[in-house]
Amino acid sequence: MRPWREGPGDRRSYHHGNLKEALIEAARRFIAERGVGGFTLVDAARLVGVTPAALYRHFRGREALLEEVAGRGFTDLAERLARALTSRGTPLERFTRMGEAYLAFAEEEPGYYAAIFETRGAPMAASDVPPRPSPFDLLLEALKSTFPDGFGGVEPRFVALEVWALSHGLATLSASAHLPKGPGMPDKYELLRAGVLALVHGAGRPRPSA
Amino acid sequence: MRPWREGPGDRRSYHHGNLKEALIEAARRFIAERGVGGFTLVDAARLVGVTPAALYRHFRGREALLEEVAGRGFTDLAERLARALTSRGTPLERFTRMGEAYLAFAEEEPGYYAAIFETRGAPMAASDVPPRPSPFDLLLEALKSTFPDGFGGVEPRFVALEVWALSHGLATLSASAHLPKGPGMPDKYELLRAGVLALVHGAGRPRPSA
DNA sequence: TGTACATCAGTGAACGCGCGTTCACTGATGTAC
DNA sequence: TGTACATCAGTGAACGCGCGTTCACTGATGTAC
Repeated sequence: MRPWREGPGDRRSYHHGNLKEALIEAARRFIAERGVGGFTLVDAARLVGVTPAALYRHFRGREALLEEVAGRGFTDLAERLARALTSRGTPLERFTRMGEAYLAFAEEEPGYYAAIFETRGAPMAASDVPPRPSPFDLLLEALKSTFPDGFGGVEPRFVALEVWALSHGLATLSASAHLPKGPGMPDKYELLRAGVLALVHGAGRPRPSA
Repeated sequence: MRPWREGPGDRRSYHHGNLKEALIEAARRFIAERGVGGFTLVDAARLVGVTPAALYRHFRGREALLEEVAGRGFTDLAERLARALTSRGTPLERFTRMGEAYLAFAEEEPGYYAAIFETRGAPMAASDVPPRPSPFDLLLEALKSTFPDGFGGVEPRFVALEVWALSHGLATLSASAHLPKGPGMPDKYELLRAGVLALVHGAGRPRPSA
Protein backbone atom coordinates (compact mmCIF):
# COMPACT_ATOMS: atom_id res chain seq x y z
CA MET A 1 0.00 0.00 0.00
CA ARG A 2 2.61 2.50 1.09
CA PRO A 3 4.46 3.86 -1.88
CA TRP A 4 8.22 3.47 -2.00
CA ARG A 5 8.66 7.16 -2.40
CA GLU A 6 6.70 9.21 0.04
CA GLY A 7 6.23 12.46 -1.81
CA PRO A 8 7.93 14.76 -4.24
CA GLY A 9 11.29 15.78 -2.86
CA ASP A 10 11.67 12.59 -0.88
CA ARG A 11 13.07 10.43 -3.60
CA ARG A 12 14.34 7.30 -1.99
CA SER A 13 15.68 6.03 -5.25
CA TYR A 14 15.70 6.62 -8.92
CA HIS A 15 13.54 3.57 -9.41
CA HIS A 16 10.09 3.63 -7.95
CA GLY A 17 9.91 -0.09 -7.35
CA ASN A 18 6.15 -0.33 -7.26
CA LEU A 19 5.05 2.02 -9.98
CA LYS A 20 2.48 -0.09 -11.77
CA GLU A 21 0.50 -0.80 -8.63
CA ALA A 22 0.83 2.80 -7.45
CA LEU A 23 -0.54 4.10 -10.74
CA ILE A 24 -3.52 1.78 -10.61
CA GLU A 25 -4.19 2.94 -7.07
CA ALA A 26 -3.97 6.58 -8.12
CA ALA A 27 -6.31 6.00 -11.05
CA ARG A 28 -8.80 4.34 -8.73
CA ARG A 29 -8.78 7.42 -6.50
CA PHE A 30 -9.16 9.94 -9.29
CA ILE A 31 -11.91 8.00 -11.03
CA ALA A 32 -13.76 7.89 -7.72
CA GLU A 33 -13.52 11.67 -7.44
CA ARG A 34 -14.09 12.76 -11.02
CA GLY A 35 -15.39 9.80 -12.99
CA VAL A 36 -13.74 7.93 -15.81
CA GLY A 37 -13.98 10.89 -18.16
CA GLY A 38 -12.29 13.21 -15.72
CA PHE A 39 -9.37 10.92 -15.10
CA THR A 40 -6.00 12.13 -16.34
CA LEU A 41 -2.64 10.44 -16.83
CA VAL A 42 -0.82 13.58 -15.78
CA ASP A 43 -2.66 13.74 -12.46
CA ALA A 44 -2.00 10.09 -11.73
CA ALA A 45 1.72 10.50 -12.46
CA ARG A 46 1.91 13.64 -10.34
CA LEU A 47 0.19 12.00 -7.39
CA VAL A 48 2.63 9.10 -7.52
CA GLY A 49 5.59 11.46 -7.89
CA VAL A 50 6.73 10.40 -11.31
CA THR A 51 7.02 11.83 -14.81
CA PRO A 52 4.00 11.16 -17.06
CA ALA A 53 6.29 9.39 -19.48
CA ALA A 54 7.20 6.78 -16.87
CA LEU A 55 3.69 5.45 -17.21
CA TYR A 56 4.46 4.06 -20.63
CA ARG A 57 6.89 1.53 -19.16
CA HIS A 58 3.89 -0.24 -17.66
CA PHE A 59 0.89 0.54 -19.83
CA ARG A 60 0.32 0.98 -23.55
CA GLY A 61 -1.56 4.19 -22.81
CA ARG A 62 -4.47 5.74 -21.00
CA GLU A 63 -7.00 3.23 -22.26
CA ALA A 64 -4.88 0.29 -21.15
CA LEU A 65 -4.63 1.67 -17.63
CA LEU A 66 -8.40 2.10 -17.48
CA GLU A 67 -8.95 -1.46 -18.63
CA GLU A 68 -6.58 -2.71 -15.98
CA VAL A 69 -8.48 -0.79 -13.30
CA ALA A 70 -11.80 -2.16 -14.54
CA GLY A 71 -10.36 -5.67 -14.49
CA ARG A 72 -9.11 -5.29 -10.93
CA GLY A 73 -12.48 -3.94 -9.85
CA PHE A 74 -14.27 -6.81 -11.55
CA THR A 75 -12.10 -9.31 -9.70
CA ASP A 76 -12.49 -7.54 -6.38
CA LEU A 77 -16.27 -7.48 -6.72
CA ALA A 78 -16.42 -11.16 -7.64
CA GLU A 79 -14.27 -12.03 -4.62
CA ARG A 80 -16.48 -10.09 -2.24
CA LEU A 81 -19.61 -11.71 -3.59
CA ALA A 82 -18.06 -15.17 -3.44
CA ARG A 83 -17.00 -14.55 0.15
CA ALA A 84 -20.54 -13.54 1.13
CA LEU A 85 -21.95 -16.52 -0.69
CA THR A 86 -19.77 -18.98 1.19
CA SER A 87 -20.11 -17.32 4.60
CA ARG A 88 -21.93 -18.97 7.48
CA GLY A 89 -25.63 -18.90 8.18
CA THR A 90 -28.78 -19.97 6.38
CA PRO A 91 -28.95 -19.73 2.59
CA LEU A 92 -31.23 -16.71 2.89
CA GLU A 93 -28.81 -14.97 5.26
CA ARG A 94 -25.93 -15.56 2.89
CA PHE A 95 -27.96 -14.36 -0.04
CA THR A 96 -28.89 -11.20 1.85
CA ARG A 97 -25.25 -10.69 2.76
CA MET A 98 -24.40 -10.88 -0.91
CA GLY A 99 -26.68 -7.98 -1.70
CA GLU A 100 -25.13 -5.94 1.08
CA ALA A 101 -21.69 -6.79 -0.25
CA TYR A 102 -22.68 -5.46 -3.67
CA LEU A 103 -23.90 -2.14 -2.30
CA ALA A 104 -20.91 -1.87 0.00
CA PHE A 105 -18.55 -2.43 -2.92
CA ALA A 106 -20.18 0.33 -4.93
CA GLU A 107 -19.98 2.66 -1.94
CA GLU A 108 -16.47 1.84 -0.75
CA GLU A 109 -14.91 1.47 -4.18
CA PRO A 110 -16.64 4.05 -6.38
CA GLY A 111 -13.55 4.18 -8.58
CA TYR A 112 -13.72 0.49 -9.34
CA TYR A 113 -17.48 0.59 -9.76
CA ALA A 114 -17.33 3.46 -12.23
CA ALA A 115 -14.44 1.85 -14.10
CA ILE A 116 -16.45 -1.35 -14.51
CA PHE A 117 -19.61 0.31 -15.75
CA GLU A 118 -18.23 3.27 -17.68
CA THR A 119 -15.45 1.47 -19.52
CA ARG A 120 -16.15 -0.26 -22.78
CA GLY A 121 -15.07 -3.79 -23.43
CA ALA A 122 -15.60 -5.32 -20.01
CA PRO A 123 -19.30 -6.06 -19.71
CA MET A 124 -20.19 -7.69 -16.44
CA ALA A 125 -22.62 -10.27 -17.67
CA ALA A 126 -21.03 -11.41 -20.91
CA SER A 127 -18.47 -14.01 -19.99
CA ASP A 128 -15.61 -14.26 -22.49
CA VAL A 129 -14.57 -17.58 -21.00
CA PRO A 130 -13.43 -15.98 -17.74
CA PRO A 131 -11.16 -17.92 -15.38
CA ARG A 132 -13.57 -17.25 -12.51
CA PRO A 133 -17.33 -16.96 -12.41
CA SER A 134 -18.61 -13.45 -13.11
CA PRO A 135 -20.60 -11.50 -10.51
CA PHE A 136 -23.77 -12.23 -12.43
CA ASP A 137 -23.02 -15.95 -12.45
CA LEU A 138 -22.53 -15.82 -8.70
CA LEU A 139 -25.85 -14.06 -8.25
CA LEU A 140 -27.62 -16.63 -10.39
CA GLU A 141 -26.05 -19.52 -8.51
CA ALA A 142 -26.96 -17.95 -5.17
CA LEU A 143 -30.56 -17.48 -6.23
CA LYS A 144 -30.90 -21.09 -7.32
CA SER A 145 -29.42 -22.54 -4.16
CA THR A 146 -31.27 -20.16 -1.84
CA PHE A 147 -34.63 -20.86 -3.45
CA PRO A 148 -34.39 -24.44 -4.69
CA ASP A 149 -38.16 -24.64 -5.18
CA GLY A 150 -37.92 -22.09 -7.95
CA PHE A 151 -40.06 -19.06 -8.59
CA GLY A 152 -43.41 -20.38 -9.68
CA GLY A 153 -42.31 -21.20 -13.19
CA VAL A 154 -40.33 -18.02 -13.72
CA GLU A 155 -36.76 -18.57 -14.86
CA PRO A 156 -34.11 -17.90 -12.24
CA ARG A 157 -32.19 -15.89 -14.84
CA PHE A 158 -35.16 -13.58 -15.12
CA VAL A 159 -35.33 -12.99 -11.37
CA ALA A 160 -31.55 -12.55 -11.22
CA LEU A 161 -31.68 -9.77 -13.80
CA GLU A 162 -34.35 -7.98 -11.79
CA VAL A 163 -32.35 -8.28 -8.59
CA TRP A 164 -29.22 -7.04 -10.34
CA ALA A 165 -31.04 -4.08 -11.89
CA LEU A 166 -32.49 -3.11 -8.50
CA SER A 167 -29.05 -3.34 -6.90
CA HIS A 168 -27.37 -1.37 -9.64
CA GLY A 169 -30.10 1.25 -9.58
CA LEU A 170 -29.79 1.73 -5.83
CA ALA A 171 -26.01 1.86 -6.05
CA THR A 172 -25.89 4.47 -8.80
CA LEU A 173 -28.73 6.62 -7.46
CA SER A 174 -27.04 6.63 -4.08
CA ALA A 175 -23.66 7.50 -5.60
CA SER A 176 -25.11 10.43 -7.54
CA ALA A 177 -26.95 11.68 -4.45
CA HIS A 178 -30.36 11.24 -6.06
CA LEU A 179 -31.70 9.03 -3.31
CA PRO A 180 -33.46 11.21 -0.74
CA LYS A 181 -31.72 11.06 2.61
CA GLY A 182 -32.53 12.21 6.08
CA PRO A 183 -34.33 11.07 9.20
CA GLY A 184 -37.16 8.69 8.47
CA MET A 185 -35.78 7.89 5.03
CA PRO A 186 -34.95 4.27 4.40
CA ASP A 187 -31.33 3.63 3.47
CA LYS A 188 -30.31 1.67 0.43
CA TYR A 189 -29.47 -1.49 2.37
CA GLU A 190 -32.96 -1.63 3.76
CA LEU A 191 -34.45 -0.90 0.36
CA LEU A 192 -32.41 -3.65 -1.27
CA ARG A 193 -33.23 -6.27 1.38
CA ALA A 194 -36.95 -5.65 1.23
CA GLY A 195 -36.93 -5.22 -2.55
CA VAL A 196 -35.12 -8.48 -3.19
CA LEU A 197 -37.47 -10.40 -0.94
CA ALA A 198 -40.42 -8.86 -2.72
CA LEU A 199 -38.98 -9.68 -6.14
CA VAL A 200 -38.29 -13.26 -5.13
CA HIS A 201 -41.58 -13.70 -3.36
CA GLY A 202 -43.68 -11.93 -5.94
CA ALA A 203 -42.18 -13.63 -8.97
CA GLY A 204 -44.61 -15.66 -10.97
CA ARG A 205 -47.75 -14.08 -9.52
CA PRO A 206 -50.12 -13.26 -12.35
CA ARG A 207 -51.63 -10.06 -10.89
CA PRO A 208 -51.58 -7.97 -7.78
CA SER A 209 -54.64 -7.98 -5.56
CA ALA A 210 -55.57 -4.39 -6.36
CA MET B 1 -36.17 21.27 -35.78
CA ARG B 2 -34.60 22.18 -39.11
CA PRO B 3 -31.83 24.69 -38.58
CA TRP B 4 -32.09 27.99 -40.35
CA ARG B 5 -28.75 27.50 -41.97
CA GLU B 6 -28.35 24.14 -43.59
CA GLY B 7 -24.63 23.60 -43.45
CA PRO B 8 -21.36 25.42 -43.64
CA GLY B 9 -21.20 27.29 -46.91
CA ASP B 10 -24.92 27.70 -47.13
CA ARG B 11 -25.28 30.76 -44.98
CA ARG B 12 -28.75 32.10 -45.41
CA SER B 13 -28.01 35.07 -43.30
CA TYR B 14 -25.50 36.55 -40.93
CA HIS B 15 -27.87 35.90 -38.07
CA HIS B 16 -28.74 32.36 -37.25
CA GLY B 17 -32.18 33.11 -35.94
CA ASN B 18 -32.55 30.01 -33.83
CA LEU B 19 -29.15 29.54 -32.34
CA LYS B 20 -30.03 28.86 -28.73
CA GLU B 21 -32.39 26.02 -29.57
CA ALA B 22 -30.00 24.64 -32.18
CA LEU B 23 -27.15 24.53 -29.66
CA ILE B 24 -29.26 22.72 -27.10
CA GLU B 25 -30.24 20.23 -29.77
CA ALA B 26 -26.61 19.71 -30.74
CA ALA B 27 -25.57 19.23 -27.12
CA ARG B 28 -28.30 16.65 -26.68
CA ARG B 29 -26.93 14.69 -29.63
CA PHE B 30 -23.32 14.80 -28.55
CA ILE B 31 -24.09 13.91 -24.96
CA ALA B 32 -26.03 10.92 -26.24
CA GLU B 33 -23.02 9.80 -28.25
CA ARG B 34 -20.17 10.54 -25.87
CA GLY B 35 -21.61 11.28 -22.46
CA VAL B 36 -21.59 14.53 -20.54
CA GLY B 37 -17.82 14.42 -20.04
CA GLY B 38 -17.17 13.97 -23.74
CA PHE B 39 -19.34 16.89 -24.77
CA THR B 40 -17.56 19.88 -26.26
CA LEU B 41 -18.61 23.44 -26.98
CA VAL B 42 -16.48 23.49 -30.11
CA ASP B 43 -18.21 20.43 -31.54
CA ALA B 44 -21.64 21.83 -30.82
CA ALA B 45 -20.79 25.13 -32.51
CA ARG B 46 -19.30 23.35 -35.52
CA LEU B 47 -22.36 21.14 -35.95
CA VAL B 48 -24.63 24.16 -35.91
CA GLY B 49 -22.36 26.05 -38.32
CA VAL B 50 -21.34 28.86 -36.03
CA THR B 51 -18.21 30.18 -34.32
CA PRO B 52 -17.63 28.88 -30.77
CA ALA B 53 -17.71 32.44 -29.51
CA ALA B 54 -21.30 32.87 -30.72
CA LEU B 55 -22.36 30.52 -27.97
CA TYR B 56 -21.63 33.13 -25.35
CA ARG B 57 -24.47 35.33 -26.61
CA HIS B 58 -26.88 32.71 -25.26
CA PHE B 59 -25.13 30.91 -22.41
CA ARG B 60 -22.76 31.95 -19.66
CA GLY B 61 -20.53 29.02 -20.57
CA ARG B 62 -20.30 25.30 -20.94
CA GLU B 63 -21.81 24.53 -17.55
CA ALA B 64 -24.81 26.76 -18.19
CA LEU B 65 -25.55 24.96 -21.45
CA LEU B 66 -25.39 21.60 -19.69
CA GLU B 67 -27.75 22.78 -16.98
CA GLU B 68 -30.19 23.99 -19.61
CA VAL B 69 -30.10 20.60 -21.32
CA ALA B 70 -30.66 18.81 -18.02
CA GLY B 71 -33.59 21.10 -17.28
CA ARG B 72 -35.17 20.44 -20.65
CA GLY B 73 -34.74 16.71 -20.17
CA PHE B 74 -36.26 16.89 -16.74
CA THR B 75 -39.29 18.68 -18.10
CA ASP B 76 -39.65 16.32 -21.03
CA LEU B 77 -39.51 13.30 -18.75
CA ALA B 78 -42.09 14.75 -16.39
CA GLU B 79 -44.40 15.49 -19.31
CA ARG B 80 -44.15 11.97 -20.66
CA LEU B 81 -44.87 10.47 -17.26
CA ALA B 82 -47.79 12.81 -16.68
CA ARG B 83 -49.21 11.90 -20.08
CA ALA B 84 -49.00 8.18 -19.30
CA LEU B 85 -50.54 8.76 -15.90
CA THR B 86 -53.56 10.53 -17.35
CA SER B 87 -54.04 8.22 -20.32
CA ARG B 88 -57.04 5.95 -20.64
CA GLY B 89 -57.50 2.50 -19.15
CA THR B 90 -57.51 1.03 -15.67
CA PRO B 91 -55.23 2.47 -13.00
CA LEU B 92 -52.94 -0.53 -13.32
CA GLU B 93 -52.72 -0.12 -17.07
CA ARG B 94 -51.82 3.54 -16.70
CA PHE B 95 -49.28 2.76 -14.05
CA THR B 96 -47.69 0.14 -16.29
CA ARG B 97 -47.66 2.63 -19.15
CA MET B 98 -45.78 5.02 -16.91
CA GLY B 99 -43.00 2.51 -16.40
CA GLU B 100 -42.77 1.94 -20.13
CA ALA B 101 -42.64 5.67 -20.69
CA TYR B 102 -39.69 5.93 -18.30
CA LEU B 103 -37.69 3.24 -20.08
CA ALA B 104 -38.64 4.64 -23.47
CA PHE B 105 -37.44 8.09 -22.45
CA ALA B 106 -34.07 6.73 -21.35
CA GLU B 107 -33.75 4.82 -24.61
CA GLU B 108 -35.00 7.50 -27.01
CA GLU B 109 -33.38 10.46 -25.28
CA PRO B 110 -30.07 9.14 -23.93
CA GLY B 111 -28.66 12.66 -24.11
CA TYR B 112 -31.35 14.02 -21.85
CA TYR B 113 -31.14 11.05 -19.54
CA ALA B 114 -27.38 11.35 -19.14
CA ALA B 115 -27.62 15.11 -18.66
CA ILE B 116 -30.14 14.63 -15.87
CA PHE B 117 -28.17 12.02 -13.98
CA GLU B 118 -24.59 13.08 -14.70
CA THR B 119 -25.00 16.80 -14.11
CA ARG B 120 -24.68 18.23 -10.63
CA GLY B 121 -27.26 20.56 -9.22
CA ALA B 122 -30.41 19.09 -10.70
CA PRO B 123 -31.30 16.07 -8.58
CA MET B 124 -34.46 14.39 -9.66
CA ALA B 125 -36.01 13.73 -6.29
CA ALA B 126 -35.13 16.88 -4.36
CA SER B 127 -37.73 19.44 -5.25
CA ASP B 128 -36.51 23.03 -4.90
CA VAL B 129 -40.07 24.29 -5.06
CA PRO B 130 -40.46 23.28 -8.70
CA PRO B 131 -43.30 24.72 -10.75
CA ARG B 132 -44.41 21.26 -11.76
CA PRO B 133 -44.34 17.95 -9.90
CA SER B 134 -41.05 16.08 -10.28
CA PRO B 135 -40.94 12.64 -11.89
CA PHE B 136 -40.59 11.07 -8.49
CA ASP B 137 -43.67 12.90 -7.23
CA LEU B 138 -45.59 11.60 -10.22
CA LEU B 139 -44.47 8.07 -9.51
CA LEU B 140 -45.51 8.35 -5.88
CA GLU B 141 -48.90 9.76 -6.80
CA ALA B 142 -49.44 7.01 -9.35
CA LEU B 143 -48.56 4.33 -6.85
CA LYS B 144 -51.01 5.68 -4.29
CA SER B 145 -53.92 5.98 -6.69
CA THR B 146 -53.25 2.65 -8.38
CA PHE B 147 -53.04 0.77 -5.10
CA PRO B 148 -55.35 2.66 -2.76
CA ASP B 149 -55.38 -0.21 -0.25
CA GLY B 150 -51.71 0.40 0.45
CA PHE B 151 -48.90 -2.09 0.74
CA GLY B 152 -49.50 -3.96 3.94
CA GLY B 153 -48.24 -1.21 6.19
CA VAL B 154 -45.22 -0.35 4.08
CA GLU B 155 -44.96 3.32 3.17
CA PRO B 156 -45.76 4.16 -0.45
CA ARG B 157 -42.60 6.28 -0.54
CA PHE B 158 -40.59 3.18 0.25
CA VAL B 159 -42.16 1.19 -2.57
CA ALA B 160 -41.76 4.12 -4.94
CA LEU B 161 -38.03 4.28 -4.28
CA GLU B 162 -37.73 0.57 -5.04
CA VAL B 163 -39.66 0.93 -8.27
CA TRP B 164 -37.57 3.92 -9.30
CA ALA B 165 -34.29 2.13 -8.52
CA LEU B 166 -35.39 -0.87 -10.55
CA SER B 167 -36.35 1.35 -13.48
CA HIS B 168 -33.14 3.34 -13.31
CA GLY B 169 -31.07 0.18 -13.04
CA LEU B 170 -32.72 -1.38 -16.08
CA ALA B 171 -32.37 1.84 -18.05
CA THR B 172 -28.67 2.31 -17.33
CA LEU B 173 -27.70 -1.33 -17.67
CA SER B 174 -29.50 -1.42 -20.99
CA ALA B 175 -27.83 1.79 -22.16
CA SER B 176 -24.36 0.49 -21.29
CA ALA B 177 -25.06 -2.82 -23.02
CA HIS B 178 -24.66 -4.80 -19.83
CA LEU B 179 -28.06 -6.44 -20.06
CA PRO B 180 -27.66 -9.74 -21.88
CA LYS B 181 -29.57 -9.74 -25.14
CA GLY B 182 -30.54 -12.34 -27.66
CA PRO B 183 -33.27 -14.88 -28.39
CA GLY B 184 -34.91 -16.15 -25.24
CA MET B 185 -33.69 -13.19 -23.23
CA PRO B 186 -36.34 -11.03 -21.64
CA ASP B 187 -36.24 -7.41 -22.67
CA LYS B 188 -36.20 -4.57 -20.20
CA TYR B 189 -39.87 -3.72 -20.64
CA GLU B 190 -40.85 -7.22 -19.65
CA LEU B 191 -38.43 -7.16 -16.74
CA LEU B 192 -39.79 -3.88 -15.49
CA ARG B 193 -43.44 -4.87 -15.75
CA ALA B 194 -42.95 -8.14 -13.88
CA GLY B 195 -40.53 -6.57 -11.41
CA VAL B 196 -42.84 -3.74 -10.49
CA LEU B 197 -45.76 -6.09 -9.94
CA ALA B 198 -43.57 -8.26 -7.75
CA LEU B 199 -42.35 -5.27 -5.74
CA VAL B 200 -45.87 -4.00 -5.24
CA HIS B 201 -47.31 -7.38 -4.48
CA GLY B 202 -44.47 -8.56 -2.29
CA ALA B 203 -44.18 -5.42 -0.22
CA GLY B 204 -44.87 -5.93 3.45
CA ARG B 205 -44.44 -9.69 3.38
CA PRO B 206 -42.28 -10.67 6.32
CA ARG B 207 -40.45 -13.62 4.72
CA PRO B 208 -40.43 -15.65 1.54
CA SER B 209 -41.76 -19.18 1.67
CA ALA B 210 -38.32 -20.77 1.20
C1' DT C 1 -42.02 55.70 -47.66
C1' DG C 2 -37.19 56.76 -46.78
C1' DT C 3 -33.32 57.70 -43.89
C1' DA C 4 -30.30 57.79 -39.34
C1' DC C 5 -29.06 55.31 -35.89
C1' DA C 6 -29.13 52.17 -31.73
C1' DT C 7 -29.17 47.50 -30.76
C1' DC C 8 -28.41 42.91 -31.48
C1' DA C 9 -26.07 38.55 -32.88
C1' DG C 10 -22.75 37.07 -35.13
C1' DT C 11 -17.21 36.80 -36.74
C1' DG C 12 -12.35 35.71 -36.48
C1' DA C 13 -8.16 35.98 -34.34
C1' DA C 14 -5.91 35.14 -30.30
C1' DC C 15 -4.90 33.50 -25.50
C1' DG C 16 -3.29 30.25 -22.02
C1' DC C 17 -3.83 25.73 -20.58
C1' DG C 18 -3.54 20.89 -19.87
C1' DC C 19 -3.73 16.87 -22.25
C1' DG C 20 -1.60 12.20 -24.24
C1' DT C 21 2.33 10.76 -26.31
C1' DT C 22 7.38 10.49 -28.30
C1' DC C 23 12.19 10.44 -27.86
C1' DA C 24 16.95 10.42 -26.72
C1' DC C 25 18.93 10.24 -22.46
C1' DT C 26 20.73 8.39 -17.88
C1' DG C 27 20.90 6.50 -13.31
C1' DA C 28 20.16 2.03 -10.88
C1' DT C 29 20.11 -2.88 -10.80
C1' DG C 30 21.59 -7.39 -11.43
C1' DT C 31 24.35 -10.91 -13.60
C1' DA C 32 28.70 -13.27 -15.60
C1' DC C 33 33.16 -14.08 -14.87
C1' DT D 1 34.88 -10.34 -3.69
C1' DG D 2 35.42 -7.13 -7.38
C1' DT D 3 34.74 -5.49 -11.96
C1' DA D 4 32.44 -5.03 -16.84
C1' DC D 5 28.50 -4.72 -18.92
C1' DA D 6 23.60 -5.57 -20.44
C1' DT D 7 19.13 -4.52 -19.05
C1' DC D 8 15.73 -2.09 -16.91
C1' DA D 9 12.94 1.92 -15.25
C1' DG D 10 13.05 6.19 -14.79
C1' DT D 11 13.89 11.61 -16.57
C1' DG D 12 13.02 15.92 -18.91
C1' DA D 13 12.19 18.39 -22.84
C1' DA D 14 9.35 18.78 -26.55
C1' DC D 15 5.39 18.02 -29.82
C1' DG D 16 0.82 18.86 -31.73
C1' DC D 17 -3.76 19.22 -30.44
C1' DG D 18 -8.19 20.72 -28.96
C1' DC D 19 -10.28 22.88 -25.40
C1' DG D 20 -13.03 27.04 -23.08
C1' DT D 21 -12.99 31.72 -23.11
C1' DT D 22 -11.94 36.91 -24.32
C1' DC D 23 -12.06 40.73 -27.25
C1' DA D 24 -12.54 44.24 -30.65
C1' DC D 25 -14.99 44.08 -34.67
C1' DT D 26 -18.93 44.16 -38.12
C1' DG D 27 -23.00 42.87 -40.64
C1' DA D 28 -28.07 42.62 -40.00
C1' DT D 29 -32.26 44.11 -37.88
C1' DG D 30 -35.63 47.07 -36.25
C1' DT D 31 -37.32 51.51 -34.64
C1' DA D 32 -38.00 56.81 -34.54
C1' DC D 33 -38.91 60.48 -37.13
